[in-house]
Amino acid sequence: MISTKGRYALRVMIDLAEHDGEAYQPLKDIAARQEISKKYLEIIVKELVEGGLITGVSGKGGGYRLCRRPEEYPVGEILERMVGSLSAVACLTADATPCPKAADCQTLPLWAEYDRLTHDFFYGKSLRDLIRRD
Amino acid sequence: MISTKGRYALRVMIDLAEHDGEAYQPLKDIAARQEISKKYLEIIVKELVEGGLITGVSGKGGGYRLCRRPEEYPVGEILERMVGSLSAVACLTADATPCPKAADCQTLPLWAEYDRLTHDFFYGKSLRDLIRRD
DNA sequence: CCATTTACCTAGTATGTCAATAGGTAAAAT
DNA sequence: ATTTTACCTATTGACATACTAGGTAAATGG
Repeated sequence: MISTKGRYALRVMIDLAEHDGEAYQPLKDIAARQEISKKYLEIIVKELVEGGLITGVSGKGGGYRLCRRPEEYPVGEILERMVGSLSAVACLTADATPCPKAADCQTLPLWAEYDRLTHDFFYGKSLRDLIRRD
Repeated sequence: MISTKGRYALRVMIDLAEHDGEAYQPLKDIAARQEISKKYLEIIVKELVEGGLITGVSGKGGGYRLCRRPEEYPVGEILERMVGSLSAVACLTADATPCPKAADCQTLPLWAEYDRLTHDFFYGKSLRDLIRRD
């Protein structure tokens, strides 16, 4: 399940994409528009900044903005950054200790195939595809 | 993420499918073959019985067995029974309270599309497809 | 009938993650 | 200098997960 953190992060990114090219967006405004607690969003945008997905600037006139064009953000990258891994099972996570039974595991191929499907789906969509067109 | 419970349940089902047509399989044997705690498996098979997926018989010579042919078990049905829902987000779960913002949610279509993909993938595979062919 | 083997039942527990809050400090502009 | 903003550290409550413990009921074989 995609956690609230992942979903909120995506909404923040969409919000920023819709204000692409404009001034820095203060978190207060984003929180108000998205109706999400600003305090909680702080945690989220922090990770987005650390992941090199957005830029933050302090002080008056500051806020956040994208550092690429919307079409250059695969949705998968955003989610992966927030939830750690899009993998359906722990044994296929990047930091997983290799399973000794992997060689004759009867379910592993299933999970692997599903993971590919998931990866292709979320990396096949960009922020641009999610923006509201008025 | 598919929980341990879901993954173990699938392995139990595969195990039973591989002994389809044979005697009832005692949980002790299944646990030994799968190298999973018998105590924990009790919880899992209980739900499988309640879900009408397998049959259990007490006493000597008892154990568990499938109550359909392997090809009649969609993997999705097994997982859904164990993890509650295959949905990626809470708002698309069957028992979710309807979201007032659903109508103009910019991410909902994405999750819905992913859910369809997931559903089709796991319901498109049966237990038969996972059995080891010697 | 009795002992054994099995399923089935109720309860508890440790651990961890999630979602969120609280209360600050640093940076930048007017 | 004051305001506005990002940024930092810590803590909390709730919940789910992954188990374990210790029984009772049912069915069979001897």
